[in-house]
Order: sequence, then C-alpha cells, then structure tokens
Amino acid sequence: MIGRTHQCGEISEALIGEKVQLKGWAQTRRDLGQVIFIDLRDRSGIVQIVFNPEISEEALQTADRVRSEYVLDIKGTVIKREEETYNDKIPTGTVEVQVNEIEILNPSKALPFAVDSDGEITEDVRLKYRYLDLRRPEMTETIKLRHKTTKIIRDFLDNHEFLDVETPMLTKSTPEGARDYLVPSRVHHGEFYALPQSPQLFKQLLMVSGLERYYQIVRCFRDEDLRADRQPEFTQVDIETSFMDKEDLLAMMEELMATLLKDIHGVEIETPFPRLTYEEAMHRYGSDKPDTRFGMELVELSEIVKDSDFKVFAQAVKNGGIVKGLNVKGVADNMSRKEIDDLADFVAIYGAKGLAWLKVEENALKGPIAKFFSEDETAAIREALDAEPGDLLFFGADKPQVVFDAMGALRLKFGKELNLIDKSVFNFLWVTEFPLMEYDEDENRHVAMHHPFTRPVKEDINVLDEDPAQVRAEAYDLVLNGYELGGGSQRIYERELQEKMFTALGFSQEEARDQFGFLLEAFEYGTPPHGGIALGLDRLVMILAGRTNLRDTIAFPKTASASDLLTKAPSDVSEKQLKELNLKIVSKGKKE
RNA sequence: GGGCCUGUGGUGUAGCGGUUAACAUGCCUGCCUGUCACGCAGGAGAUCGCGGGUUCGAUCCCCGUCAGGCCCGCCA
Repeated sequence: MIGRTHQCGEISEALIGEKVQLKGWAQTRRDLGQVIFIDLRDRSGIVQIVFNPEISEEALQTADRVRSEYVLDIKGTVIKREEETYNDKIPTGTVEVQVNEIEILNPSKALPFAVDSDGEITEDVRLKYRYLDLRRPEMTETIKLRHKTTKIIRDFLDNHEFLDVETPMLTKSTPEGARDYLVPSRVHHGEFYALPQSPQLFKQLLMVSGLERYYQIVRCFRDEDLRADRQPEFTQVDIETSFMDKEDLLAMMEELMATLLKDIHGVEIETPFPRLTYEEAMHRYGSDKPDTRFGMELVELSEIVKDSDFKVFAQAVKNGGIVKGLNVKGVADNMSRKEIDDLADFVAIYGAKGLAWLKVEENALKGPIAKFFSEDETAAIREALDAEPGDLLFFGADKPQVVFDAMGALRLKFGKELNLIDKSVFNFLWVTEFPLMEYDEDENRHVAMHHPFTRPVKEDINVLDEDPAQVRAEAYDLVLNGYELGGGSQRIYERELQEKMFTALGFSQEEARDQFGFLLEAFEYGTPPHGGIALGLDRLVMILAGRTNLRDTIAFPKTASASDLLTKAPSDVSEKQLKELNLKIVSKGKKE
C-alpha cells in the first residue's frame, strides 16, 4: 500500500507489535481527557487508534483538536486489547493502534449528516453531498459490489472469446424506440447527434465485420421519465454473437448468472432457468416480468362466467375481454369492508373500472356479487380458484391488457404486504415468444415491441404482411425477482426480410433507406446470422445488493426529474455557446 | 401530461388556529486514563420551502408555486 504500510481493515492480531502507518478519516472521537480514542476509517474498514500521554503527550494534544472526518496520517504500534475491551462490532476489534505520531492532513467542517448514519437521510441532502453519502459504508460496499460484478462479467466474457469494442456516443437519431438525448452540432448548424439508447446498430455492424463475439459495458441514454428502477443514463452489459443460436446464447447467459451468484453470494442457482412464453406470463402473472418468488397466480374464469347474470363479467367476455380471478388466501376475516373497497382505487390506476370480490365461507361465497352466480357457476369458481373458507377472491373483468395490469399489480401488492416473498432467493426466468409488434393507437401503426431488427419466428414470417400483430419474435427477456434484467433477440440478417419488417412498421421505402440505409446495405455483404442480449447492469447490481432503488447503485445518479443536485445539471449555457451552435432559446424553465 | 406522499434548528423527527415552537443527534465550551453511539455539566443554533388568500391572529386551514420521493402514461 503506497503512502502507508497497511489499510485500517487489515490490522489484525497477526500484526501485534509491528509499527504501522495508517491514513484515513476520523469517524468518531472519544475523548476521556488523558486518553483519546479515534475510530480511523479508510476504504477497507475501521480500526481504533489510541492516544496515551505515556506514549506521546504531543500526539495526544493534536488528537484533542481532531473532529469528525478530519483526514489523519498516523504512525504507531499494533497492540492487543485487554480482553474485556474487545469490540465485537468491528473485525479489528481485538486490537488497536497505539499512536506515536499524528499529522492532521486536512480538517473538516461539521458534516451535514453523519457518515455512520444508515440511510435515514432525505434523498436531496444525500444527492447534494453525494461525495459524503458515498463515504457511508453501505454505499461504499455497493460501489465495491458493482466493481466486483463488472469484473466477473469481463473475466467471464473474456474467457468466452468476447472482444470489448467501443462504439460511438455521438450517433444518429432514429425514429423508433425511446426519446433521444440530442447534442447539437457546431459544425453542422441545425443538425443534431443523438446519444445512444443502446449500441444496437453498431454491434450488429460489428457482426458484419466478422468480430463474431462482441461485448461492451456501456452507458446508454433514454430521455424518458424516471422510476425507482429507471435512470436517464444507465449501463448495459451489451453482447452480440455470430453463429451462436438462441439456445447456446441463453445457456451461456445462464452460466454467467450462475457464476455471478456463486462468486458474489456463494449461492448455487439452478440452470437451465425456467421459461415462460409471453402469453403464459401475462395470463398467469399479469406481467411480462413476473416475480415468481411466490405463487398466487391469476386464474382464468372467462369460460365459467361468460353466461352468468353478472353483466360486468358476461359483457367483458362478449366484448373480447377476459375475466381473471385472484385467490388471496386466508385474509377474508382480516380485511375490513373499507380496506377491500379501497383496492378498487388501487386497480383504477391501471384502468380497471372496478374490483369485484367474494369471501369464501364453508357453504357459500359471500359478497355483493354472490347473488349473480348459479350454483354451478359458484362451484366452478370455487374449484378453479382452489377456494377454501377464509379466502378472499378478487376478480378483474375487462380488456385483456387492463385485466393483466390491474390483477398483476394486485397480486404483487398482496405478495409484498402479506410477506409472501422470500427475500433470500434469486428467481431467474426467461420470457420468450414476445409479439414482434404491437399496435400503437396514437401513431396509428404497428411498432416494434423489442426493436425493428428482431427476427420473427420462422413459421410466422409468412403472416408478416397480413397480420403483423400475430407474429412472434425470436426475442427473450431475462427476468430476476420481478425485474426485467435484460432482453435480447436473434436478429434479421437479410436485406429483404429487414425491408419487409420496415414496411410492416409503416415505413416507406424512402424512409427506411434514409434512416437505416447503411444497415440494409451492410446486409448485402455476407452478414452472418447473429443475435445478442443486453443486461441492465444497474438493476443487476441493485438486486445483488438487496436494494430497491437504482440510485443506490450509481455513484452519481439523477433525481426523478433528471437533475443532478450535486453539479446542478442541467443548467443555462452562455449566449456565446448558443450562438456557436446557432440555437435560440424560445422559452425557459421546466417544461409546460 | 396525470395521481399520491413529503417539506419545521446542521441532520432526523414531534407539534398545534393564539406555544418561550418540543425531542434526539450533531455542533461549541469545560471536566474526565479504557472508551467504542463513552459519560457528565453548560451553551449556541429555526424568519416552520416560497408566494398569495381566509382569519383579530396561520408553522397549522385554502389556492398556487418550487424541491424531493413513489406510481400511471411514457420507456424495454
């Protein structure tokens, strides 16, 4: 260790009697008058240092001036503590360093919050003083975990013959997908670069180049509204391979995940991962990223209730909708009428117009809608939902998407509130057979669900023209504990098929050539079959660290309104800068 | 674009239509030779996010606004 003999966390009984030099921060000082203790902290951990007048009166006097977070350089001797003064809260607790010399390298003002406080500081204060927030051990540990994660990934991919290739940050804006962050060109007035939403096109071109196996741990940018698990700039583990089929790729990713879990948490996870088709995931869990750490699956009831006297259900089915049931076990007697009614407001967020429910009793279903069902229907509902006395049944009836969203969210809500989720598990799964496209009401056309370069499932290609919404994609999402960890696909590598795809997406020939002409052209020069995947590194680290907020895994993250409270970005620029870029500000402030 | 929650000494919270605005911690001063969230004694520190309104009187009620958070839309 340059500049010191050891790190604080390395001090141990093996070093007793040795002279050491340590540098670090004074975490706390305990001044007993003629003896002073300081907890000295560096990146590695904490060790107690002690100042004693019999050792050095001068050092003691300097220590008297030390305050929290002063930066210290000390020389001293490692000694064993008296057994009754062991501190079992820190790994170095059986020893301490008796200080001969101390130099205050830099003092510190009183901090806005204590470094040893655990996360109970409001977000804006933490972000404004992020450099101090990162001194808190739990944050330091997360940053270390992130490093370890990327190191394992790099080593793994290197062992698998992957080449790390950088791709441009200043690139071309394309119409599909998320909103781009734009960068004005000084040289070309009125024209803009876009920051990459992902290196998608470049990695495919690298396959045309014959690199065969590419990876990059790369920043991506999407100018969309934030969430707890979404930042405007985020990091992807971006992977693309030639000649590897889907099965090979998925197996390799499973091996990578297993390696990560083993090396980081010592956990053996089972491979291969379970697979669900998109269709199945939506019907059973109401989500394309199901949390399978608990059951409580949605149950299909459309057939059972389609002729019932309950008009809401019958009508929903008649109009092409569905009816799904959810059995929340054993809560019927614990939930008040008001609590149940409030859930209608909860599902309303997802567009549901109401939430029907029934309490299960020994010989009957009880509740406002019970009277609408015949004896047969009641029995069928009980059976389908595996209903037992004390259970509370909820029903969603609407267009499929509304039912999935509302009932899926309700399932998750109960899963969390009833503590059905085992936090110690890592449940991976693949979701496959996504629709290639979905219809966009606003744009009046089909849009790619994944992206426009995704390969259709072979047997569906022939219906690409007449019924695009029915075409399935050779795409796969990796899901972990209810989070979408990443997604990928096999790609289109033939010009003709790619053009067909653009046509299905409503691009004219000219538009397609204008936007993606370089790719179409590249496809004519011997493009290998290829495919790949991109993993959200921030989310991966978040889950590995047992956290629920992406900000905690990023050294310098942004707020929910995409601001950086530390540097105060975004900010005004000078008139001169605007002039050089030939830009004019029309109106200022937050968007209307 | 929309919904909900939060905003009170440095920090974290309490509070109430009329208070000397409370508590903890931190900070400052003094005492203390085995502490480890040291202890003890004393002290400083708040125009209750900002603007407007209601009221005799607003930190408290209403409207707006700003900031932070969570969610829907958006995003893969």
